[in-house]
Amino acid sequence: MSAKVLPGGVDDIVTVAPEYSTDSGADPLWEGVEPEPARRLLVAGLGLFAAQGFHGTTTRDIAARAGMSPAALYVHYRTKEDLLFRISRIAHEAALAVIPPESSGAGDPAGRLRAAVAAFTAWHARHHTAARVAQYELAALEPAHFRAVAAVRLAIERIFRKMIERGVAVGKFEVSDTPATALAILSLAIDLARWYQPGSRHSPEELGDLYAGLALRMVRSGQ
Amino acid sequence: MSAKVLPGGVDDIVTVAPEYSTDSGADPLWEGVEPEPARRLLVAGLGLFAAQGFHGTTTRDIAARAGMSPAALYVHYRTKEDLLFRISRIAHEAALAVIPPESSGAGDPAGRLRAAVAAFTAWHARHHTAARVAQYELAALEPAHFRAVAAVRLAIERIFRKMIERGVAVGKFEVSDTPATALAILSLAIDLARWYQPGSRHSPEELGDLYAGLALRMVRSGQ
DNA sequence: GTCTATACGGAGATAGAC
DNA sequence: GTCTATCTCCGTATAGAC
Repeated sequence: MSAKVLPGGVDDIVTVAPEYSTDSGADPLWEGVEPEPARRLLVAGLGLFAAQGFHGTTTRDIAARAGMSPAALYVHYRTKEDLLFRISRIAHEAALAVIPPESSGAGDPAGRLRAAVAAFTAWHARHHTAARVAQYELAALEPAHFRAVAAVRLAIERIFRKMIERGVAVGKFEVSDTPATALAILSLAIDLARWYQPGSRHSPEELGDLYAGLALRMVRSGQ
Repeated sequence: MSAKVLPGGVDDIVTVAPEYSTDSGADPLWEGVEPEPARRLLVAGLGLFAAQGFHGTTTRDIAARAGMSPAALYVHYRTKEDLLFRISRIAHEAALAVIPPESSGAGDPAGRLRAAVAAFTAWHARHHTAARVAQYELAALEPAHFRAVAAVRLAIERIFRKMIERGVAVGKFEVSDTPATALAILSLAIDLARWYQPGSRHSPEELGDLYAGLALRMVRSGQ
């Protein structure tokens, strides 16, 4: 639970402890995972994958944390990798879904970028455990599963790039390199999965507002 | 070598492929690792840890890639974790060393921040393989080893925070939250370890300049 | 310092009873 | 659907010859 932090100011993050604090017992994110034992296994795997990585986690660990025997996992999932894939796909789709659609009223490029960055950032903080698995365990997915989540990742990337392109096109943003700036803004949010812990100084919403402000500065929008 | 990218524009990163391209055969970063077989093992481990993670890599993999028998590893390293620690420590210390010292002439806060971000970013792109292991395999370090690298991480974090504090103190920067802004700037560079590939559109130096510009905008410095 | 051979435990996954 | 028991292979690490 507690982050391993060196003696230092309370502001020192020291950027990720060996033990990783997990959340999400009854996260609505996993509501759709049925039946309940399957969900329990998934949430157990989620926490362990986030803390120790996919390869650092055994099926026995997962089953034990879910309060079941090792064999029970294979009733609900074909393989350990299949369990990872379910987590990764749900997380990716949820992260995509949280971005306000283009048609969401905000015709103003700055307003739209602000809303998107705030929402995407807050999601990554709130769901830092799921985000961590989604972002850092891609290499453990088998090829077909990787392709499925890569499609979602590409969609996210394009949405942010388009948002910046629009702002540039109408003269509201001023950037030297649109794709690179889009990636940089994504990096801000995604990197939360690496360092964010529930005990952090800011709530997910505060971080969303904060990073939205930084993103607007990056595209040199006064708003 | 080639990133697994979905059909799409050439700009699409799709953010990290299952196969991770490694670099560093004769990287000066590892010059100090002696004797030569120890270095070969270390570089082999580096590439595999970056691609598959520490737990996804076997000592047999490492030895084979170094052209040696599995037992040879234990002549040069106490354990597999010890090999990881050597990599992580060297990488952390090199990343710290690349940041221009406070006394480096640039009395101007904006100039100093620009130089630091450019150097730190370029380092993370150029040494993306080592950076990846350093950033994402911390949880595999045993406690004493973790503490050793955490001390370096803390030093880096403080340097960036101090730089921003100075600029704010003399009225050159305008930020709403100094520690959070420092972390955000670090995130830009660190996240390169996740997505950067040698085939990327920009050289490490170009990315350094680009991100330095973004960082200055984040602290609202015109320069 | 490097090898071959191997000890020993742990890993993913399955069989078959209840 | 869950369990206990187990198969089989693989992983880290060591022994001992050269």
